[in-house]
Amino acid sequence: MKLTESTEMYLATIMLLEEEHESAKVVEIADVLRVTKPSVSKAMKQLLEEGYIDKELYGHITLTDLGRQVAEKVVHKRRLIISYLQHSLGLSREEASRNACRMEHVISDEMLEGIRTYLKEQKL
Amino acid sequence: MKLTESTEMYLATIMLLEEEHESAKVVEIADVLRVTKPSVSKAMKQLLEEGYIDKELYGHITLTDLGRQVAEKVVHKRRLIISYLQHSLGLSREEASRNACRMEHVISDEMLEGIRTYLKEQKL
DNA sequence: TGAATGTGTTAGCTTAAGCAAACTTTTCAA
DNA sequence: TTGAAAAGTTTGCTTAAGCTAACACATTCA
Repeated sequence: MKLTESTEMYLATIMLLEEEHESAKVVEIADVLRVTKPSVSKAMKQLLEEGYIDKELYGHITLTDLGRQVAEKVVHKRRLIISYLQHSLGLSREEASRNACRMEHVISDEMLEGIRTYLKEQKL
Repeated sequence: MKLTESTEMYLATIMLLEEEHESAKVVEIADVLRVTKPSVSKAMKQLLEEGYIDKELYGHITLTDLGRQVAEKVVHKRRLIISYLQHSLGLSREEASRNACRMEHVISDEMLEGIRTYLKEQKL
């Protein structure tokens, strides 16, 4: 319900890990986000309570429909931003990625719309 | 020393208020940043201790050289981002501003460099 | 199979940032 | 000049997010 920045990061990360092997593990998430396992564990507890993920004690993590819905949105936004930064500024994919991961939590819907049309115009 | 996001916001705001009338007041800052007076008061105490501002109890607020240095950088960054968003995405000044105020704390030096050259190329 | 390694969890602490309530100081206008 | 309104402060609480230390469970390979 809250959709804080860190919530979005966790959900997006889980989704990307799911794309690799159908579920995510605490260590993997910790590794990607560069936080400790306890931090992830705690966060997962919340996401579980709030209905964003499925998981049993010591079990693997998958997104619920709700969680997937949110993650989808974040990851999509991220990808648009990455393209935008690559093409308008000529940043490398990595640099664009790094910045997109932080910008995605912060830009307005209107700006996102702007990016969408920008990319459309450059036929991308 | 820390240069957190909120520190940057306070310093930039103080600088902009100084540009209007040589010093800033707690209420003004609270008003611009949409936080309460106690929040500002507390923050000012820290900024004072850390040497970013000059101020005596119940007195007006001005930036020290150190504080100005930081604020300068933030505001400059903000202005570059505003231009970039206006020209690359066609956002209104207000919308560009809103987004820039959040992006400024989050983009890399490399991206800022990208923006600089982008603006140079469009001769702005 | 069972000891070592790896993975997950819990408990409790820390920090940053905000808020409301209550108070003090300052300012201004009658 | 004085007293009400405005401005600033202090105190103490809340929340989010991380961390470490210590422990529990799981996996795996010798």
